[in-house]
Amino acid sequence: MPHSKKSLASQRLSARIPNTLPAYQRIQSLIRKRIDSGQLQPGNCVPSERDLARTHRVSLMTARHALAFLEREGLVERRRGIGTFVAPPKIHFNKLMSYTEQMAARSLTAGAKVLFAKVVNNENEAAARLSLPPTSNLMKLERLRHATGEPFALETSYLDAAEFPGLLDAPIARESLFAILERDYEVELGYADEEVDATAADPFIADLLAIPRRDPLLRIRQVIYSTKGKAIMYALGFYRSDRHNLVIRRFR
Amino acid sequence: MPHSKKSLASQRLSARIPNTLPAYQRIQSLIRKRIDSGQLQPGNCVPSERDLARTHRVSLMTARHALAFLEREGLVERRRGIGTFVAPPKIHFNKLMSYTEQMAARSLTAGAKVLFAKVVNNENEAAARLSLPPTSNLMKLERLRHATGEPFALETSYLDAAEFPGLLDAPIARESLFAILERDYEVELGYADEEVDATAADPFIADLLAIPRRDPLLRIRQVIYSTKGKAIMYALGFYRSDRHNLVIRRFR
DNA sequence: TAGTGGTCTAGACCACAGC
DNA sequence: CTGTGGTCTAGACCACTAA
Repeated sequence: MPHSKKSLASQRLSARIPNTLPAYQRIQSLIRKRIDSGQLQPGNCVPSERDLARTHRVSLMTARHALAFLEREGLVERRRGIGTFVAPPKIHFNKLMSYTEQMAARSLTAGAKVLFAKVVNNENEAAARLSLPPTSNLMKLERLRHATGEPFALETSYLDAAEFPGLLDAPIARESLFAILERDYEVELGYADEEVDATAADPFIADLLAIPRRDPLLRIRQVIYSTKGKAIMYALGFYRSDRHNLVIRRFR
Repeated sequence: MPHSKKSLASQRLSARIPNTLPAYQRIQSLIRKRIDSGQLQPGNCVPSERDLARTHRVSLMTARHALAFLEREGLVERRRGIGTFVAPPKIHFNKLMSYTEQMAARSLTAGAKVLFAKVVNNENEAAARLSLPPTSNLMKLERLRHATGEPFALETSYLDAAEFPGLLDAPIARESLFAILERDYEVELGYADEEVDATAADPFIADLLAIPRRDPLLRIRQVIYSTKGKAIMYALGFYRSDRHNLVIRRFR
């Protein structure tokens, strides 16, 4: 083969200066933008593999790769013999979100009253959940969540004190803990494993949440991991059952 | 190009008689078998793209396709510059399983006592969850789940009576409803959307589950869809909180 | 029949990891 | 350096759908 791929590749590279991104990712982001901007509505058809290959000057396989990834993300649906279409509403199932973010997603603003914020070293269960020695120094942060003046939930969070110096001085009452971790500590949150069960309100929690004793509560224990699989935070939450329900999607 | 791909393809086809499966799927299933049989342990390395291409007489892209799919399923991990490895334990998060299957996964056998099994036409909420008209004929199946002699949960399931004739005559007390649907009615179960909250046991349920009134219960409403997105079944379950906890994984 | 997505080839160059 | 996965080419044939 005379004029090798190399010449073609370097030709394209020299033509596009600020672009080290793979071609299929560029194509994806263009389509994503058209969807986000509303230019492409759910149900509308996305350019076919062959169209994309032609207009972006790439091979079929590359255009195909771009669409395959978008389909995997649930952004588009592909139908053999018909075409590729923008997928419907795009509801976020099984998304890891902070309480603040979840409220925001429902157009509510969540406040938080800090009940406790100190370093402790005698919480061995929390330490174990974080894969730390039993008497490790842990940041313990207890917050009462409320919205529209009503108390909604009690959340207690634990983090390795050695990993997040100064965290207790951050504006934890106002801002999302997730946002602080991601912005100020450059943590890449990856996923969380959660255990959910039901429990009855003990007198202490009942008082805080302004509900009768023994009322049912949703209890969620959550270990949050970084993208690299390191345990970042353990959170134990009690949620008023009349104000919360968990929505999840399971796959076969 | 003289000897077209066609000749190559038909050559391979004639050599392998019982095989209409795409090459990349054959490669996948071979690797899967080696993992399932324990021949490949977690951490072991899987043959490289180039190895697979050579031994299976396919191109690199095809071998690559096979590995990419296995990675997406979480069966293997790929590390650039190093190789492809069998992924660790393989815990099933967010997997849609019947109660029977969940118990089996914990090496327990679940029994079920059928409390009610008839066609009804006045359950408009259930009909709505199944996207059917309010007074549709629905199969209603109420079962008390138990294990080791103890009652564990109360589950009520609804299905479109028109879609599953004869279902009420199946061995619903012994066998998994999922198994019956998949085997006898050739339904391809796809996913389920679930709403989880906590509630207090009313006198009726408390009696059935042999727990004090007002004890907390986990309540799960579940709409199960086929792979094509059609609502197949609506299930409402109450689970003793001292015997159940839900495990889920969320991603950022 | 024309157009779509699904599979596949026989290579190529790149970035990266380990020796 | 070699070997790995990641990206990419310039086509091909197939199965499917709709006009």
